[in-house]
Parts: sequence; structure tokens; C-alpha cells
Amino acid sequence: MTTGGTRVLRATKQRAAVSALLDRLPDFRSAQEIHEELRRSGEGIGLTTVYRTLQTMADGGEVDVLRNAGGEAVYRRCASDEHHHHLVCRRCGAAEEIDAPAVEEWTQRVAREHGFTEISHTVEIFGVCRSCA
Amino acid sequence: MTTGGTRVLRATKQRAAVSALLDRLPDFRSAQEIHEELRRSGEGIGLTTVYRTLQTMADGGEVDVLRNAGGEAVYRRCASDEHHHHLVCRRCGAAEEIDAPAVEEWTQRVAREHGFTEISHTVEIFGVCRSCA
DNA sequence: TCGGCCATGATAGGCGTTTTCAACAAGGCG
DNA sequence: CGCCTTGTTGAAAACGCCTATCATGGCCGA
Repeated sequence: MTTGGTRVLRATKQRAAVSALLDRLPDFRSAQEIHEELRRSGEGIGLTTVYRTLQTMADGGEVDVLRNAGGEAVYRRCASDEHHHHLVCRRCGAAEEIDAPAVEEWTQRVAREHGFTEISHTVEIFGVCRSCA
Repeated sequence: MTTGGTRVLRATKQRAAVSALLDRLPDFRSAQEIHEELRRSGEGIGLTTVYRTLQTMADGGEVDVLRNAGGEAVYRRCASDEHHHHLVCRRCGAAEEIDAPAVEEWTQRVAREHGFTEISHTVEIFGVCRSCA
């Protein structure tokens, strides 16, 4: 049988650079912005690798992904490992993590009442943050 | 000064066809699916026009738009003119309209508490409907 | 140190969507 | 009713985000 264990990820300069940048950024950013930022600061990294790394991190729950108004995927490292939602600035991407147990229960209940299973949900709040206003 | 009034839309066979199809469809569908469906039923209509028509309708609030897991825009004519949310089947796109005054209040309060203005939000529940399960 | 094997990244491709622009048709007017 | 203006159409091309390809390179266990 196959081990099925967690795939071993090799430690590379590129992954470290993406991870370090994410630690520094408080905002949701697109793969392209992250790539650009890394190149600007002198990191030798390809766009493909940025996409791949972010996707791997997202799959592993290390970063949160959501889609901006244009349908583009944006990424952010969140402090909380728990399930949570975001209050996101439409201008700068700054985000606050939001806990809403009541909303969680509500989604479960509504879905069950309608006979839906395998439930997931998206709850994001967008606005303009104090410093952008 | 310019009138700035609502732009007059010309009544065309194509727009009527899209509108009529939307009235018949209970599910969220992509522009491409809608185009395919119209062609199948013999309507002479171009993909460009379908995209344009759906976008115009969406801008005018005549149809609801959301993005499926792949980031693709899907459209649906909703019964309610009021603000509402959706419980959407991941498999077939079937959707129920959901009213949640408590969630509305919650989003407003959370955003205000964090100093955010011009608030909007997305709240959608996804699952697998009874007939797809 | 050596070698297997995963990671990298330039390039090309896929896919949804928008733009372009010439031909067309809705609808006001004479 | 037919002309004329002007919005509409749609095939084709462009666009933007993202993924697949594959030869090269570097991590890491032996």
C-alpha cells in the first residue's frame, strides 16, 4: 500500500521567500502582486513558482484564499488556524479576521432545512478601511 | 448639463431570448451555458451578445451574479428584488433564495466596529441538493 | 561526495471574458 | 411607408489569470 502520508516539501529559497513575505503582508494580495514584490526586493523567483507555492500553501491551509471583485485569487496568511471570515478593504486589501459562531450555526441550519448536504459557505465583508477613507 | 438619465435600451430579439431563458431556468448558469442552450433551441445569438446582455442585466440588478468554485461568473434571475442570499447546489446550480436579516445586521455592526465604510458583503451557502445527492 | 528526485521557471497553452469594428436593425421622423 | 441616426450584433482577435510542459538545477539522504 501507499503511505498516503503528507508529501515532503523540500525547503527552497523560493518557498522561504514567499512565506516570509506573507508574514510581513497584512493584506490580501494576488499571486502576481506577490511575484512583483519579490522581484522588486531582488528575489530570484519565477511567476510559476509563486503560483505553485501559494496553491500548495492554500491546499495545506497555511494561507487563506478568496476572490476579489474581478474574480482574481488573492492570498493572505492568517493568524488564526480556525475557520473564520474576513473584513476586507476594497482599496488596499487590508483584512481583519472575524469570528462568527452564530453565522456558522445559521448556515448549517438553513442548509439542513433545505435538504442540502456537504455544506460549505463563503462569508466575506468588504468595505473601505479607516485609513483609505 | 448632461441628462445622466437611464440609457434607453433597444428591444432586440436577442435580449428577449436571454431574458426568456432566464425566466425558465431555476439554476445559476454561466454565460457559456446560456449561450449553448439558446443555440440548441435555435436562437441566432452570439456569445458576445450573451456576455454583454448578462452584464447589463447584472448592472441593472435584474439578475444575480456569483462566482462558482472555478471563479466563473454564473447568473440567475431571482424572484426577489430585495437583497438576499443563496443556497446553491454545487452539482446542478439549483438555488434557493435566503433571507437573513440577522446576518445583514451582523455585517453592518462588525464593519462599523472596525471603522469600515461603504460596506458590502457576500454570503453564499454551497452544498449538494436533495436530488443530486 | 554522489545521485535520485523533487523543485524551478521560461514558454506555451487553456479558458473565461472583453474589445474591436464593420455590418446590421430598431425606432423616430418626415 | 421608407429614410436616417444611432444603438446593437457577432466573428475574430486581444486580454488576463492561471496551469501544463519539460529541460535544467538544487536539496538532501546515502
